[in-house]
Amino acid sequence: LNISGYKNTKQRNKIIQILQNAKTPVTAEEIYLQVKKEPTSIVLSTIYRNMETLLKKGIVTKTIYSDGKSRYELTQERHTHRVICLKCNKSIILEECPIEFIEKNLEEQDGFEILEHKIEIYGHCADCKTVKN
Amino acid sequence: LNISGYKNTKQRNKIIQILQNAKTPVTAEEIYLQVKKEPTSIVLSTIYRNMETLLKKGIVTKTIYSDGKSRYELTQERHTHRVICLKCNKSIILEECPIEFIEKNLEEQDGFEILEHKIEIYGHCADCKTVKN
DNA sequence: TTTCGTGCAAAGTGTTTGCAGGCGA
DNA sequence: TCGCCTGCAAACACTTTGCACGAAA
Repeated sequence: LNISGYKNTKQRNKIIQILQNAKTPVTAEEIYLQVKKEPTSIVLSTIYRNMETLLKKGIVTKTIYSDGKSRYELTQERHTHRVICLKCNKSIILEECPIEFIEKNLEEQDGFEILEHKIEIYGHCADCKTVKN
Repeated sequence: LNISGYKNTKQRNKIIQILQNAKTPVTAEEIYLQVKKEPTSIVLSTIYRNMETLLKKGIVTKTIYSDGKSRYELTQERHTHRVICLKCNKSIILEECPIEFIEKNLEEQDGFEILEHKIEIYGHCADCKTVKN
């Protein structure tokens, strides 16, 4: 999992382990709180720096949610899209990717070179739908 | 344009005017810089507060871009999707909206209530494609 | 040993808030 | 007049950076 010139530290491995267990993208702070209890605590700046490193290596993917916080997840084999609950931020993975239809036109007609795309659908998940406020 | 219990100030009108002339969503700071030169200067906090007010009224729409900054635009009649250049942040409006296909499944199978969705496609526009770095 | 990684503290950046005075209705 | 709106300054929240020490290769 961890090759290519970078070092293999406790902190880095712990972070990757947390990302592996996460069912949904997590914030730096969520990672921080999760290790805080354990003897192996990690400082926030270390988490951010590792995220940057892992981003460069393509191991993690970063998305800024509508609350303004960056969330990180392990990069998926096939790129995915998520449906995100506005209340609890839980997410569902979308199987379909409708972008392919659009890409061709965009590249041919507008000369736009597509590098990445994000689909974010917001709403209330089944759990939160019933909760008031 | 401006009814419903709120007051009609120079600052607010100026902001709306700037949004009307903008071809692309703008940041609070961009608005600030644009009025700074003129005799009618507006402070950043006023811009943010007005954005919040206009958001509540549904007059403007806010999107957080991948640089972490919020950008504002007048709410479009029909909801739109944009293709955003990673270098200059210029954007192209997408005519198609492929989400309808997905929505039905999501609501029926997962019980997810969809409230909004964003499609953001990032890449390099025709201008920036040729520029190095 | 050399280099990269970490902790700690401080600084940055974008955004929000408290307060007193001012303008619009 | 009354209440919302503004400017100014300070506070916030998330993220980044500088520096010296510590750990991995």
